[in-house]
Parts: sequence; structure tokens; C-alpha cells
Amino acid sequence: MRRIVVTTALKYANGPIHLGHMVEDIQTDIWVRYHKMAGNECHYFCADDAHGTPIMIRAREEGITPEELIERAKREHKADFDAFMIDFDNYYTTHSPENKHFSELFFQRLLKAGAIVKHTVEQAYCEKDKIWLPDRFIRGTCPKCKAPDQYGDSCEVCSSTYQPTELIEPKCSVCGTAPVRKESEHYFFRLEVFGTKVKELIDSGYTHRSIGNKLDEWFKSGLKDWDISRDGPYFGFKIPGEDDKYFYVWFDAPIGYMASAQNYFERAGVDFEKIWNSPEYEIYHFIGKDIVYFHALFWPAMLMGAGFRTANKLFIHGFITVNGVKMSKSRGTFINASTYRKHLDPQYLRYYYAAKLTGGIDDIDLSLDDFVAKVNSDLVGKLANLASRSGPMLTGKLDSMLGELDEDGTALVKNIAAAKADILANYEKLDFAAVVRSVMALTDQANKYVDDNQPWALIKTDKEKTRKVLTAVLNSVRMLTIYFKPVLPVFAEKIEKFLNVAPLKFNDVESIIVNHKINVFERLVERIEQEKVNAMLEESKPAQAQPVEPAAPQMQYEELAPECTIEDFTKIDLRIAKVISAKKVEGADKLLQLELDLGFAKKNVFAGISKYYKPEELVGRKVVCAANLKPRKMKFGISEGMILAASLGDSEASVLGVDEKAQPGYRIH
RNA sequence: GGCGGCGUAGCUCAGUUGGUUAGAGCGCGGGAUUCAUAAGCCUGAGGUCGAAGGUUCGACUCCUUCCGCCGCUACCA
Repeated sequence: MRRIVVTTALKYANGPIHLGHMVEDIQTDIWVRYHKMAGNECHYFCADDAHGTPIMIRAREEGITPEELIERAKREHKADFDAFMIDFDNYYTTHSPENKHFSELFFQRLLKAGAIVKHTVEQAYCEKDKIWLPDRFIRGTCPKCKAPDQYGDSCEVCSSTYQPTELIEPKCSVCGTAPVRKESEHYFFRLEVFGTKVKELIDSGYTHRSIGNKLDEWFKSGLKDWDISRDGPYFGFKIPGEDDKYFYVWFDAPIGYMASAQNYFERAGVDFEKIWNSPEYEIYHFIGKDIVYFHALFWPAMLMGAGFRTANKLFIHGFITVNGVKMSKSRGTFINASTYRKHLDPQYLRYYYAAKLTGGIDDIDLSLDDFVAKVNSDLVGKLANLASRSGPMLTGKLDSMLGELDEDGTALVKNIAAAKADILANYEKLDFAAVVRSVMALTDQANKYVDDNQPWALIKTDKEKTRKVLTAVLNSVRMLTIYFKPVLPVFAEKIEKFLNVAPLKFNDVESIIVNHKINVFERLVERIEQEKVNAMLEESKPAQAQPVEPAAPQMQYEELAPECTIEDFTKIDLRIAKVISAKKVEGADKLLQLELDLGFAKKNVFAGISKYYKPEELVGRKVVCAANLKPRKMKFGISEGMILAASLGDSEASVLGVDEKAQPGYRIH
């Protein structure tokens, strides 16, 4: 018997569970149920990730305490997971005494190991709200494309990334005042101390191979010290020996795996340390590819530094797309778990995800048309129908008694049982798509057996022979259900009740039930109606649909810049200039190097327009130049100005020209 | 631009260490049935496996280049 501990990524308490989260938890839950049914000891832990600035601010906005907020979030999260039959052994929170204990323990051990240092950092601080602002809480105009109201770390319009200090007119996203820069001393975790050991871990098969390549990039570029502290006010655990410094949320989050496990094992009267550090136990983390960095670098290094064992392996999955594209609020495809379950049976989603999951890191697509078709045809049309076309006949006309098997029936059932090893192997390697394919192929065989034997005709002439046929069919149903039980727990329960048998395990496929009384048949699953899917999408569309909806189709005009005075305007000295020469910049993607004649002077200017203009198209043209711009040193030289061009987003650009009369050097007023 | 991933029938996807006429489900056409949640069975059509080269006796499968989409990242003053 194997002993296994698995975790799924902690859920942030700041938002609801959506169908993207569910990929991971359904995948994991299926795997856990598979192990339990196979007779292994398997524990499944998760928790809410409850700390950090966003939660503190959200609570403030709602006028409640962070504790109240995270308590509510946890309740909602758990309700969603219960509805989707995610069978955690413990769903805990990082805001717990166990987690506090472990966080302090990790910190102290890392300190002792010489892996913690202090650096002074400069950060944005809002003097009005009296809080330090993470990048996401600073908003301002994108320094690259000038799109207004962008996050402090990246622009959603041009998708460039930058430092919050580069933002134009940065504002605190809570109160709108401009943040100030303040210095503070922070604790840093020296990752490089464990760099070699972590590299060895990864090389030994800790992650998927393709992920290993990605990780290599990080190793090559050098492991930087990781800032693990935050200044108060902050919702989290205070750092020992400090008055107003807290552990960064990502420091105590993965520790939450251990805290959740410990909380469970203590209640069960089991010594946690013996389990977590015991070679008898295998430990696996299921995560999405978005948080590989934390789980493949930081977390193993933390564990090593604190003297704990690392997990055996990370199981990494891809993202979910809906109808082939990223989940989108305006399309209504950003579907919360709570919205889904109002309209549709969670087992449908478990089945569909199972049919798509191969254990790889590719994104998986929830194609809603395919979803409806697959569930209706596989689950309803084939599997449920198999029971429905045989059960009622036995209960209605043959006293609900199973008989023996005939020769063909034995062959059918043996064939189904023979697939066990293969199916278990596919469960083991997370290739649930292969499981679904092979079980459905077996279901086809069973349906064919029904057609071949025509019990509806046979019963008119030979009741006992019919009983044999139906016994074979219902034994098939039982076995197919066993195979699907990790995916469809409620379906399996209904079959257990219908067939009047104890909870099914994998080993039960090796036996058959004969001369056995069954219960009356009840419907197992309902067909999906397209209207339900539509209603779910409709409800997922944002109520405050204004920002994205009307402008969305084509013309996304940039917002008008804040008002300025004529004095502001005249600060910029715009001149007519003639392009003397233009050439592509070697090694640069978007830059053209232009030599401009301003009449009284010549200037060297780099312009990011090579995507839109060939150099020869520009030579000889008169353009508008911002001539008094402070020269800027760029990678390829000094740019002494800027030429004006009009654009809409990223897709096009038009360099401004002038009437023939205007000569180089004329000023534009 | 760099790095990584993907590109197989109308749709969603399998294709194991390269080996005979490339598969499944759904959808579509035809047929025989009617027990069943308008489900099931038989059968047909449909793909130059993104493109072009190369390695090989032989490539969807390996290598190179290119095209298209996605992610991360960068020099768009």
C-alpha cells in the first residue's frame, strides 16, 4: 500500500472559485479518489490563502475586518468545492496558529542557515491611506503606449511591463492620491544558497521536462534574493523580533500546505512530523503552470533551508480556455463555480475535464458545444442509457433478480474486467482522457451486446434467457461504473444503490454479481439543455458592462489626456524637419534610426515605427519633430527627439506630414 | 527580437521507442430496429497529419528553415 499526500494550490481569499481553479481540483480529486479506490492511503489538503494587501484593502472597503472577510471567503470556497465533490481531507486557512508556528520556524531556521539577509528597498507608499502599495495597487498612465489607468507592473493595452516608478502620474488605486517613494529595510531569502540543490532536484525529475527548460532560464540568469517581508499595516504574520514587519503572503502560503496537513493529522492523533518527513510517504503538489516559479524554486529552497523534505514531484497543468479563448468577463466565459452549479450538474464538468486531461501542461479548452455533445452522448446516451434500457426490464418483468451469465455475457464481462490494469495505469499517470476513451469503448461493446441479444424480443419467448442477458448488461454497468467512480462519484453512488451493492472499489471488477436482488431503477443523469448553458453564460456577463462592451468591436480610442494649459503646450517645441536618412536599427525589432534636418540643426532620432514604414518611404519626407525633448540614451545610441505619429493601439501608425510650404525649422504653434 | 508551447477529418482531441491502407468521439449521408433519458446498432463520406527541405529502405513521429496562433520576456523616446 502506498502512502500519499497531495495538495492543490491554495485559493486566494480575495475572490470566488471559477472554472479555471476547478481544472486543478477536479484533476486532483479524481487522482485522490483513484488512489483511495485502489486501496492506497491518500490524503488531500488545501487551504485558503488568506493574507496580503489585497485582502486588507478589500476588507477596509467593505467595512469589515480581514478576519471576517477570509472567514466568509473560506465558507464560499468550501461550498463550491463540496458541490463539485472535491473531497479534501482538510480545507484549512493560512491564517491559522499552525501556519504561524511553521512560518516562524521556517524563518528562524533559514536565519540560522545564513539564508536570510536584509536590504533596503524603496517602495511606493500612500500617505493618505497609510499603506505600502504593491504594484497592482498603483495605477497610472502607461509609459509606453500612454494608455491611462494601467496597473503599476504592466499595461493591459500594449502588454508591456515596467516598474511602477515609470508610470506617468501614478496614483494610489484606493484613494487616488499620488504615492510617495519611501525607503524601508526588508528581509530577503537568499535563494542562491540552495541553487545547486534545487537544480539537482529539478534535474532528477521533479517537474515535467518542458518545464525544466523554462527553469533553466532562471538558473542561467541567476537566482536573485527574494523579498519575504512587508511593512505594516499588513494582514499577515508578524516577523519575530520586529514591531511592524510581516511575512510576505507568498512566504507563508506554501507553508500552508504543511499547516493544513498538521491540523488534520493532529486531530486524527497522528504525528505530523513523522508523516511529512517520512520516506514512507509520497508528497505531490498539483499546481498550474502560472505558479511554477514559486513551487519549483522558492518552496523547495525554503524546505531545504528549514530542514524539511521536498515533494516527490510537481504535477503541472495548463490553463483553461472557454470556446478556444481565454476566459473573458465580457463574453460571459469567466464562469464562477457558483454560477455554474446554479445551472448545471458539477458531474458534467468533472466528466468533460476528465475527457480532456492528459497529464500534460497544455491548456485545455472547454468548448461549450463540445461539452454539451460529449456529456449527452457519452454519459447519457451510452452509459446511463445502458442501465436504463436493462434495469427497468429486470425490475418490472423479472422480479428484480439477477441470474447467471451465458457464454456471450461472460465474454463481455471478462473483456471489460481485462481493461483494469490499463485503466489504472492511465489514472496513475493522470491520463484521464485515455481512461474515458477506453471506458467508453467498453460501453459501446456493452450496448452492442444488448442489440445483438435483443432482450425486448427475447423476453416474449424465453424469460430465463433474457434474465441472463440482462445480468450481463447490469454487470457491465457495474464494472463501467467502477472505472468511472473517481470521475463520477454521485453517479456511482446511484448505481450502488440501484444494484444494491456496497461502495465499489477497483478490485470489484474482478467479481460479478449473480442471483442477486436489485432495487428499482432511478434516473442517473439528466441531459444538458443548451438553454441552461446559455443562461449560465448570460449570468456570467458583468452587470457593469460599460467599460468593455460598447467600444469593444473595433475602435478603442485612447482616453483623452488630462487637461493642460497653453503654457504646458508651449513647453514642447515642435518643428518641421526633413528626413535626410532612415535605416533599420541592427538588432532592434521596431526601431528606425532617422537623421533629421531642422534647418538650423541636425538631429539623430530613434522611432519605433519600423513595423509600419520602410526606411525608404520616409527619406525626403517632412515630418513633425518634438525638438526640445531631453535626449535619451537608448541601447542603440542617443535619441535627440521624437517624431509625431498617430495611431490607434498597436495595429497601425501614420507619421504626421505638413503642407509643402512649411520648411525645416519652422515652429509649430 | 529572445525563450517555450501549439498547429492531425466540419468540431474537440488520441497517435506509444519512426514501420504496412493515419485513429476516436461528436456532427453529416444511408440502412435495419424500437428495450431505453429522440438513446442504441450497422454502414458511408470526409485528412497531401501548418509549408518546404533534409536524415532514413521507410516520418504525423527525428533535424533545419519558414508561416500562423498562444504564453513569458524584451529596445517600441
